[in-house]
Amino acid sequence: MLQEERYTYMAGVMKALAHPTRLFIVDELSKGPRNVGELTEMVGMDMSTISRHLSVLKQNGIIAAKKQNNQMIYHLLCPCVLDMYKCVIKIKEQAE
Amino acid sequence: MLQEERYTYMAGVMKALAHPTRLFIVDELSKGPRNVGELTEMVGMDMSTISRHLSVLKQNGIIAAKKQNNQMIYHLLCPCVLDMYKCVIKIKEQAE
DNA sequence: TGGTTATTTGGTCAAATAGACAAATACTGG
DNA sequence: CCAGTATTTGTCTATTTGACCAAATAACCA
Repeated sequence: MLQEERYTYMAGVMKALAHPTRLFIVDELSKGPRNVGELTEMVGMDMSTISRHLSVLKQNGIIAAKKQNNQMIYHLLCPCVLDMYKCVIKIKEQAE
Repeated sequence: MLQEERYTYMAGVMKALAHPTRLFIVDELSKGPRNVGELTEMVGMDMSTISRHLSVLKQNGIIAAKKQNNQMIYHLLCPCVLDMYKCVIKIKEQAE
């Protein structure tokens, strides 16, 4: 199993995306920047939970944040993530 | 958070891919069909562990298997999975 | 400075995951 | 049918994850 390190890194990025709430956040950020409060309200969970999800996405290079006054504004870094969705849809179609 | 079911399904597929060993298996199957023993040898883990990983990939519509004599031959269903890798590489570049 | 709002972090708990080994199952060939 | 090979499944253990609440931190405004 060569290039093991590479697979581990890639798995980390995939894992960061592999959660319904985080997928929603990515989808939402693809429409434009949002702050933590906005996302929290949309998801309907504790703000600390959303903050942790955002942290996971940020650590894996999927999103980034800017501080604006006392708010954190998150934005999507790499819109190509959305292309992954298309592949997943294909897989779903094939699975049926 | 509309379409919650859709996000959960997609997260399941992503999660199936979000493991170094399973990424390796997908990569290997993209080169051609393999049986469990071959994959086990390449990965260097217990065969039961590999079998479980294959099961996860199969359940999520990523791979499929055919029985040939007393062997199970696994093959990749949707090569578009490999395109995801490209996006992950982009993310990696951006994260640095 | 003190109060208010926005966000993150620490602690805890239950559930999910990944690994190993042993046992069960399925198929082949004598 | 029996032995051998290939694969899957049951069980156990250790680790990770995701959720909540409460407390800490940061930035604004009066």
